[in-house]
Amino acid sequence: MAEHTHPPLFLTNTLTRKKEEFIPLAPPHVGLYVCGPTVYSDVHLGNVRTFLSFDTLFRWLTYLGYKVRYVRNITDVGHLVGDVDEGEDKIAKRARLEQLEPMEVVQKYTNGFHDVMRTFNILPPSIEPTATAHLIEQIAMVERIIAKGFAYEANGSVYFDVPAYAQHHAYGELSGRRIDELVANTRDTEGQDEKRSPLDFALWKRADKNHLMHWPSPWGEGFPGWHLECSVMSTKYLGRTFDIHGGGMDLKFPHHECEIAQSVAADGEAPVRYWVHGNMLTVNGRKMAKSEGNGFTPEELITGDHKLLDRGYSPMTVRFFMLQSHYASTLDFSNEALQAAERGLQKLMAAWDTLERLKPAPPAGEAYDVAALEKACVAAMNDDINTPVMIAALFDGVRAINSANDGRAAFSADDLARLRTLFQAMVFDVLGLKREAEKQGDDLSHGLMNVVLGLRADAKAKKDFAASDLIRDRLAALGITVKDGKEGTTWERN
RNA sequence: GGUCGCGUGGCCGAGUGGCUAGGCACAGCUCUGCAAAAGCUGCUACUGCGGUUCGAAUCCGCACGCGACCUCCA
Repeated sequence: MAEHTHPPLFLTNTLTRKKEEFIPLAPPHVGLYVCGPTVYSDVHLGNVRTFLSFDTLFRWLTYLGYKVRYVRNITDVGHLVGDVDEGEDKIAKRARLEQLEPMEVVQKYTNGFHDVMRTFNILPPSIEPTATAHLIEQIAMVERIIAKGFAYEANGSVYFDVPAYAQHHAYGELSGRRIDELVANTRDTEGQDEKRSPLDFALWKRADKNHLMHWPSPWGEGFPGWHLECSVMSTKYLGRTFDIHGGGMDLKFPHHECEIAQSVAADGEAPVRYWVHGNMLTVNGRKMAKSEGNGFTPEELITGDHKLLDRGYSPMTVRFFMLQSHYASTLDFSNEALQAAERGLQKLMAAWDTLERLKPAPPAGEAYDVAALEKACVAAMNDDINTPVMIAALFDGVRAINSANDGRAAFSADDLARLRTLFQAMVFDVLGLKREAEKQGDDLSHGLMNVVLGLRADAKAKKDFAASDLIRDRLAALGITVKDGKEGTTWERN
């Protein structure tokens, strides 16, 4: 845990497509930026996966002892709709539909987003800046880019001059694109006439009369281009060059490519040292996306009220399900997989309960190697945040715990303490899992259960199994499972 | 069409030159008055065809299948 003593962390850097040792610019500080949501509608499960992936990275960096400044923005400006430049602002469109003020829409879905993050135990970032609060900085950045000769104004809009930039810098290095190929593949869309090249992208857009969200600028009333805010807010809070920038795969091009170009054009420095991209959640092999209509909201997932869902799944089941795959792989959603995750999580949590009540005993035979388990967990996480492998290691510990509970093995007091610390750290702090229901109950229910189970124990002692089974069945009907163990009877709420 | 990636047992999903991941499901056994839980055992896979190698799921080539991005998208 202490810095300098942990083995190195490796992350897959999209820039090089290799696993690289992560070396922060200014340890023990680490700057992490993640592209946040656009708040014009409910987040769907795919969004949750990305934010969960970077939540795990954030938690792991913190575990390693780094002081992380985690910045995740809220896009509340609203960008163009469809593939036509003269489209309607997304947020404005939504506002008209719902008869709401644009900022009311923003507030509503921002609140909803925060609720969802809390539901899945995704930690809040250190700073959550909004695009609308950084218009001055965005305008200033556009001016710097113009001054450097990499942007031009046309009819109240400002465009980034990609060909001019590409003469001096590597445009497309992140996503592996080549300028000539990009040109060949450009679609003919309307509203391109203001651009000198079809590759050019908007830094600032003139607002037409229907556009609700607009601000004054040196080029007239308008709004910022959709790549700009991330460049501005990441470098404002983390520095012109910072450690890690994360986001979903689908943002690699053009969004992240444009971010690099803007920062280099404006300030002459590559903004990001490690680009990390999370992969998509799929349904029947296809990307879950708003535009596909194959996504569902977290609420639907929990209630099970959706045609894709057999039934509801708890937030922690979903979290565990997602953590059982690597962040850089696609993960296919299915009811079967969710149900498997549910059982697995149950087993893991039950083992934690057992671990808490386990008493030390002189180990008969070979002692379980807690140090090796700890090493395996750390190694897995340091290997590009390999949560599935870490979880596999944890289940090795689960078996040891259950064996000890059955009296087949034992832990020394030291090992027991160490194992508890390890499970606490990995299960709760790093994986971010948590108790979903009060399994143990309060003092009153504890007392009541002691009375009831005491009566049942008496019945059993008299071999009055009809009575003891009746008690067990009645409790089961209340959702309480009774388990007769070697050390007496335990119970838990389902 | 271009760029990138993927194809692993009944399901999900790691691994990525030799050392059977793990979870779920299934079967048998142990424990138990019975159950539940747990433990043990079994099920041993890598799309196809070539090639490199002492040895390939892992590297190379080809084929087939699938996906992502190229347009707002996490």
